Amino acid sequence: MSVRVRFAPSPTGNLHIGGARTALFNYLFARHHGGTFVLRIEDTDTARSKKEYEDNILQSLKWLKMDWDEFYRQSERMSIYKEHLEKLKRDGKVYKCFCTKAELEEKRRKCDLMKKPYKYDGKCSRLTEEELKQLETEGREHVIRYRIEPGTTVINDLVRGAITFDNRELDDFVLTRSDGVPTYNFCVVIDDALMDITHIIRGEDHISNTPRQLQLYKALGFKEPLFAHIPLIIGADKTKMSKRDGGVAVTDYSGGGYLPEATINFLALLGCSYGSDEQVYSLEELTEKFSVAHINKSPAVFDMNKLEWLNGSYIRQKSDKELAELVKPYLAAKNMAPDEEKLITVIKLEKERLKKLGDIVENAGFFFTDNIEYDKEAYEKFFKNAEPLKLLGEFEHELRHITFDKASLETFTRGFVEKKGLKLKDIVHPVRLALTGKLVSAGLFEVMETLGKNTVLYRLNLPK
RNA sequence: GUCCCCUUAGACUAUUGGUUAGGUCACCACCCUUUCAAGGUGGUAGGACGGGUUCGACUCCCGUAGGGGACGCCA
Repeated sequence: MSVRVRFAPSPTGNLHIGGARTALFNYLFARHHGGTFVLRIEDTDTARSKKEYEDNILQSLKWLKMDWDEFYRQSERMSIYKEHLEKLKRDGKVYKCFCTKAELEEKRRKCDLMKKPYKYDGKCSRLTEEELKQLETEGREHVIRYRIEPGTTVINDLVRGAITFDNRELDDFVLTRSDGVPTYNFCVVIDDALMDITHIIRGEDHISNTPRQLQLYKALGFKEPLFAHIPLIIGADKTKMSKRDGGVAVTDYSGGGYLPEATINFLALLGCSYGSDEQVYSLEELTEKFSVAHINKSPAVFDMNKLEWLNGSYIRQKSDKELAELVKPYLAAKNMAPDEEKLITVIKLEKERLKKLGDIVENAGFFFTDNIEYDKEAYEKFFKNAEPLKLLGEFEHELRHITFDKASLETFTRGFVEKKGLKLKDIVHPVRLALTGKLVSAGLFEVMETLGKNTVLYRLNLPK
């Protein structure tokens, strides 16, 4: 049978970067084996699920260029779950639980006080027939719970090997809520089985759910899939990724000037290796080299440094034209709309200096506005002194007669400082400051050429 | 607290009982150089700890410590 995997996010928030990685591993596994990648929206939590989040998830996956073959929504499959619930009822595997939320809360609180682990005590599983009838005729709200079988449950995990649970650790979990809507643990099993999912690749935060689900597979007579629980991504503080770590949603990265290629490449490197020392891989290469055997067991720290390095590396690989398009929105946000030709010229100069697309504004904004903001310290140093100011004036004066291409400009400037008995840097720094407002930029003569004579002369006069 | 999982440098990883423990990011130095980048060269830095098993352990086993995850009418 061919490989079928799924990514099953719940639309209760934007697509998390860790979720994207889970999706990626599933995607790579499916494509590697020529199998099927199913996207299933797990929206059974009607209170928290929102369409906008589903949209965000879909949009994020598309941005990362992960395409799916089949699409489902659990909210559209209610009758299927109901059917299987009936079977469990007939087989006496489930029971009605009339405990109220307040009661359960109280039980939990007591356990907490006694420092004992909370587990549903199974009170309603021991209801006499009379008590049950009584509660039913009263029309009391109830949930359906699954009656855990005694014994042990073993997960044969592709990443971790055998994981054994004593079923006494498990409690009778809820299959359907009081409003009749089935819960996660119930729906996943039915869907994964009915959708013929062969391999379940998901975060290790699901390990503790797995023994419950395994019981359901058995109770419903389904064939068990293979499991691969992948390590989580953690933040620099070694706990769950949080906003402090610089972005938790995929859209934080797409909007933050990261390229999808870099993001994918980076995520693929977390907790997995690809059989060589190479670090830069395209989606195609990842697909070819991916193997669950190469997935690590320990959580991986999200290292922003490496992401930025990769992003810069992918930016440098882009054609000038592509990059120009990518960078436009960031300029537009600052009301900069340069013409194509100039943009391309600037891109050529700035390309290898960009870590994120948005850096274009900080690095090269001066090309597109005469509104120069001088670096404060540098301003004090160069423009509050008579010496450099005088030099700047003389330089500007002689510059009027020079052809504005970088070679001529360099020849001229070198001659200029030589004549004065100065070093090249003595003129370069104040001129750069006058033209760009900063102490760092692309090569000065290229900057001058790109800015053009009028602008250069104009800006050289400003500090006076 | 209980259960489950994990442990090679600051970070990501290679190593599947015999290696001078390899690569990448970050960091440092040097080269290039008008600055910054990019690029090049070199460098600092690692098997958590304690016991076994073995001729030989990073690698296998046990314990300790540390870390992570789960403990919902969330997924």
